[in-house]
Amino acid sequence: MFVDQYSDQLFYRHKKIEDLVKQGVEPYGEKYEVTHHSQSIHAKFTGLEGKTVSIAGRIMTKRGHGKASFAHIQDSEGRIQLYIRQDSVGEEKYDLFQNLDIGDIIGATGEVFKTRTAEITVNISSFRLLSKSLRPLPEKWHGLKDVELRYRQRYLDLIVNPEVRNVFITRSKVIQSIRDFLTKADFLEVETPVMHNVAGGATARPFITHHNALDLDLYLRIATELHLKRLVVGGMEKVFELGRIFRNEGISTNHNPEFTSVEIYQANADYEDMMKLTEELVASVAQKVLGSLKVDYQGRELDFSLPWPRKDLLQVIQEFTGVDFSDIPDDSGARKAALAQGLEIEGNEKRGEIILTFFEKFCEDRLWGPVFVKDYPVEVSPLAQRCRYNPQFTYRFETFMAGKEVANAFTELIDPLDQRERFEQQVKERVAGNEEAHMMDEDFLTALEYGMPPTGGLGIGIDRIIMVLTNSPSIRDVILFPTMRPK
RNA sequence: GGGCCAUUAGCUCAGUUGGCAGAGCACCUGACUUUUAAUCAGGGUGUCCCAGGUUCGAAUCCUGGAUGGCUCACCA
Repeated sequence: MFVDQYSDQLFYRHKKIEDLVKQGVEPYGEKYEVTHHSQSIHAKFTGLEGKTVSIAGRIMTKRGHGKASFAHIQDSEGRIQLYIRQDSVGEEKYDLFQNLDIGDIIGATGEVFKTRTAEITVNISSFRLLSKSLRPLPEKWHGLKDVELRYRQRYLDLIVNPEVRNVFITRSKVIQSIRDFLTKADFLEVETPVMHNVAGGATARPFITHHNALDLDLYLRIATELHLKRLVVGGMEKVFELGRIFRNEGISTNHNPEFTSVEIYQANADYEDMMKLTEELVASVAQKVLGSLKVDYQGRELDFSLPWPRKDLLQVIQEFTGVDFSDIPDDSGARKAALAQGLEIEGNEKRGEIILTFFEKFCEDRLWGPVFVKDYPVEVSPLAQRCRYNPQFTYRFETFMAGKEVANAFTELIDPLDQRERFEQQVKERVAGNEEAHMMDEDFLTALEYGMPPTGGLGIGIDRIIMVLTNSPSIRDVILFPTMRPK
């Protein structure tokens, strides 16, 4: 038998299963015909009082009083109290009930009533064990706090920490709400490949996998951008894709190797239209899901009321650092400015790269927002159209909330000749050792060469938006199973 | 990858100057027919994260390692 290697609690529960089987009780039974759930019984008590209901759930608390007992069971809606008396179920069934453990799943039928302490309760006339639990649940009062266990055994977190369930319910509603908004605005939801021959559309290191039959290395996508643009070339004027993307990078409170994005493309639009779309989409989602345009994030208010401010990137940098890059026209001047601010310099950085570094180091995490920061250097925006007022910058914006980048959008670069030059520049950087630089994508260039209409494109980091909307400090709090090193 | 911190019973946590391993919940035995952190009587169930070292003696001190958290770096 098992005995020795089990702790006492595991031992007793395994022994209970043997005893149950001896008594002819199935420890893992058939489905129970459920007529009600816990919260609906609470909500509709007036109509249900004295009526018979059938419910099923996990035993969370148990209080025996000799020949009568109380227990709470938990189902998908919450908890409800059960009351069971020996004289209403019989001695044999009552003994069985007394031997049940916290964590066991049961189905029960009985009349709804209110105890003398006014708790809505089901007075059980019959019940059946549906699933025997072999391991003790975390403690009822403090719940499960160990974050490692919470992430590795999320099911336990969900069972004992009710607020966790609410975060993921909100997550589901946010995603549903985004989908509804876009669908109602006549965007077509599409699915493009997750496995790519060329990993493009973002500056990031990809995961590599292998297809055996083709004997071919493939990349997990780092963005959905380049395939969605091919669809715009193909005449799909308004498309979006909501899905998982993968980046082989560090893990932090704002980064998980796999995360969810929505990318949206609209022909005959530009990045100004994408700004409007972003703010309207997020405000609409907040209003629908939370019922408010104002949310508390980590003790500070975020207000999604329209319109959100638009600020030039250079203007933001000047505000935070006093450095005005419009007065610094060349690479060497930019490097001097970087040195003056204490940044480390290799000596071959371009002006645009230094501008972005200034922004990321000195500004980004101080932008409470929501705010649009617009017009990024061409060197760090290889897929965005150049500004007409200055070809060193592009029609690109990023959206910030609580110091986090939550969206990135451009007036898309549709000129295949310029796009080829940008890719070539990226390939040079790749050769020089920048693993995040773009690869050449001839197939995408071919598509552009057929002609792509002027298009606005937008990508939103769903997980980060959900962090803000659920007041979660870590991205792991909004991803059910965050990436963990195996134990 | 660097720095700081954490790891003790199923869970939440104490553990003093280096001197027999502790509490609450959970669990086991018994009592109790409207309780609700039920109550009452009794019971401690352990690879103190792992491996070395110092010491008469290590949960405690030292070295190395593992996992996690925060943070910096990296990373749009």
